[in-house]
Amino acid sequence: MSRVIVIQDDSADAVKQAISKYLGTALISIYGKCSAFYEGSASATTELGEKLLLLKKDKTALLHGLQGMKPINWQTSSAISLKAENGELIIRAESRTKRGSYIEVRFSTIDAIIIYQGEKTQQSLVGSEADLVEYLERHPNLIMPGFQVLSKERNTEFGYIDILGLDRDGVLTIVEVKRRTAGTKDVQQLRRYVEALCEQRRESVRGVLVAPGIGFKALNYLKSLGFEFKRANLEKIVEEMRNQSRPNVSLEYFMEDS
Amino acid sequence: MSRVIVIQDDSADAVKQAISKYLGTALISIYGKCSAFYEGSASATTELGEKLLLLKKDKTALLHGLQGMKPINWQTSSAISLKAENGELIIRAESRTKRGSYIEVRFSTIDAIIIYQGEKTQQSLVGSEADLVEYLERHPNLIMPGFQVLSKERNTEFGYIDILGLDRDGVLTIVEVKRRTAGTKDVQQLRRYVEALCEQRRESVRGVLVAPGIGFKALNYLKSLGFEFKRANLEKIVEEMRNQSRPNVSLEYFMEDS
DNA sequence: CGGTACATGTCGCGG
DNA sequence: CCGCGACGTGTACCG
Repeated sequence: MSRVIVIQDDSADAVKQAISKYLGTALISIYGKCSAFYEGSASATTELGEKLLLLKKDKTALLHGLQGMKPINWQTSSAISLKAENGELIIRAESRTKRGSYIEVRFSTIDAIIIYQGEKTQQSLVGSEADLVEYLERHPNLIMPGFQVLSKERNTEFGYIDILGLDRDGVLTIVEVKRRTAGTKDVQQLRRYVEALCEQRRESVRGVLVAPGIGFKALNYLKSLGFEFKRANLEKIVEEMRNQSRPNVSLEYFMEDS
Repeated sequence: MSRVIVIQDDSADAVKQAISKYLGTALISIYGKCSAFYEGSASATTELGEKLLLLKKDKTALLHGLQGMKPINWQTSSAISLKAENGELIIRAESRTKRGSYIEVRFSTIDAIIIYQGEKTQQSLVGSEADLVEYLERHPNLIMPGFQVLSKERNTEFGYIDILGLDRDGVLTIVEVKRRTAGTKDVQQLRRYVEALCEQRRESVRGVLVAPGIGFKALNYLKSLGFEFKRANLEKIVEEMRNQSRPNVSLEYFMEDS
């Protein structure tokens, strides 16, 4: 049995029946000229033109244009209803969670329908911020020599602190980890945690930002607050993590001073 | 002439030729069983399974699974290369901007190819933050009675201030507008502007956050800084904007105190 | 090309 | 279900 069904040159009503039959059990792709309307958090209209409407197995609706990464319109986890009217096929995808949010796609011409059956596949990703935090917790010396991790709990009462620990002199230290070049907002995040903890513990708290890079303004801001920046060679760490091997090179290989 | 070409039951090599022919001029959809690999900011692998690879006219590559809103893998504005090897079709989309970033999709089975030709269509959207700022500038009393807008320029030397003005007592006031429930990062953004302006002008500056809602932590943080929150009924404002009508109801209809 | 902020963000986690 | 923060965020705008 083939996993794919192709429908061409059929009436809007016949197409409606076919879609209805497979809705929720297969990926349905509708190629045709359509206009669309969205109403929800904002409000948008799209002119008549060639587009591709994907109705996924979980009833996510994606209206893609012929260019660009983002869909023109979309609706996640929706209730989908179909209507054939004056030879036009109207598809309405209504949000199950947000009331009043929906997209309506009106096909004046349908060029092809593809029904595609298959299973969900797994995906594994390495190199997220969580991965980095975990890696740094296993290798605290990478943050600074003599660093001791106190808490890997992230959800403290002040906020989601990445790593809390003590420096070699026993000074409380908050480490904020970023996998991207850090900006001012990241410095401010660190600042909020440091200020809150400082106030609670009534002792001085060190703030360290670990990232593959830092913007100019952000670095100035960081320095004005008395915090420190520690450059992390992210690529090498990700590579290490993917290779599943313990670091057998110098610890300093991964970290550089700003 | 039809806008759509359907290819089924063809060899990997023949398929490669067809894709090659239309690459960059049409939306190419490839339905089949494939595995994928991504390398770039992070690193990811995807198991063999039924997927849909979209190659758009601008050479954006999107690998969609049968569920979910986001693609499994993607590459925007890519250089796409094709290879037929042992009956498998291998498609590699390499980033033009970020060196070393690419996805590689390896099709073991191809169930269907759709070549779809068409033009880009226009889209209009109402209800963005910029729309809200503009609306509030036209109706400054909605922010607070007697409020006077000084500057609608966003890119000041301190940062991208939404609205700068004077309250009824002539006190300098920075208004930060959000179209979504405000969080701590939004309070921080406001804080940064207020502190910078405060320092420059050597006078007290009021900070006001206008949003349809605010998180608990964010509200505490805001209050601790001495800023104010003003709830805005976004839906009604968007509705007003879409109707293009002047508000003929009480101004307070749209705004509520926190 | 980098800095900055928005987005119908989406997604996942934890209370 | 909401709050909160990361994301391979993408995208636009501005210097």
